[in-house]
Amino acid sequence: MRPLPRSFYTRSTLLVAKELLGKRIIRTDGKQIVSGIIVETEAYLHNDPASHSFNGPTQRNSAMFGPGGHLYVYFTYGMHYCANVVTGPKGMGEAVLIRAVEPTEGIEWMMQRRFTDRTDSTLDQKRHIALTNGPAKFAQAFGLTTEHSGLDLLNSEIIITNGNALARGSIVASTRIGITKAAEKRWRFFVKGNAWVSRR
DNA sequence: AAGGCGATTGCCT
DNA sequence: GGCAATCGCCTTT
Repeated sequence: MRPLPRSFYTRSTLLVAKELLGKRIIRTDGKQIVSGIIVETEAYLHNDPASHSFNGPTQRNSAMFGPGGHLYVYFTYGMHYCANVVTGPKGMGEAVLIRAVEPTEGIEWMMQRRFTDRTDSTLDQKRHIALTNGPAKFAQAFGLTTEHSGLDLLNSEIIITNGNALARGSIVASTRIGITKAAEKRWRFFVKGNAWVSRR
């Protein structure tokens, strides 16, 4: 599968946040391949008090100000990473947080990274969902850290391709999770009924 | 140089 | 449902 073109990403961030649902994100790292279908996203805009870019470029958020189609990964709460897709033209400072994916390939690798009790190789329904049903869980399952921030989604070990076509009416919009500023904006989008969505 | 805090998660009650 | 864990970044002295 070919990576989505640059033109996919350099459009309206709210549009890209919705259209990323159903797409496939793939990390190919040496012998490892892990992939999943994106089922939950959040948009962060340039004039958005909840966005890391709101106060302008800094060392931490610099990838957000690059051209669309790159990755922005940040570290938070002293222990978690979260991964974003940069959107819009260079200098814009907008991105889409990937909040959840449905695992499709490399589940064994995801289990190794996510679960400390690695001797327990069982994967019941609960553990299966817990692999990637949250932004930091997804980042951990895929092994994404700040070292991957700035990677080009058109030409790197991480790409996004066409995935599943979504049925009409299957996208739900809601308020974003875990923020205090601009909390009323309904800029979170998810696939209705998907088991990997972090919250209902 | 110091302090507050966060786009979260998992464990405990 | 409540809360601790844990630390880099940014703002303020």
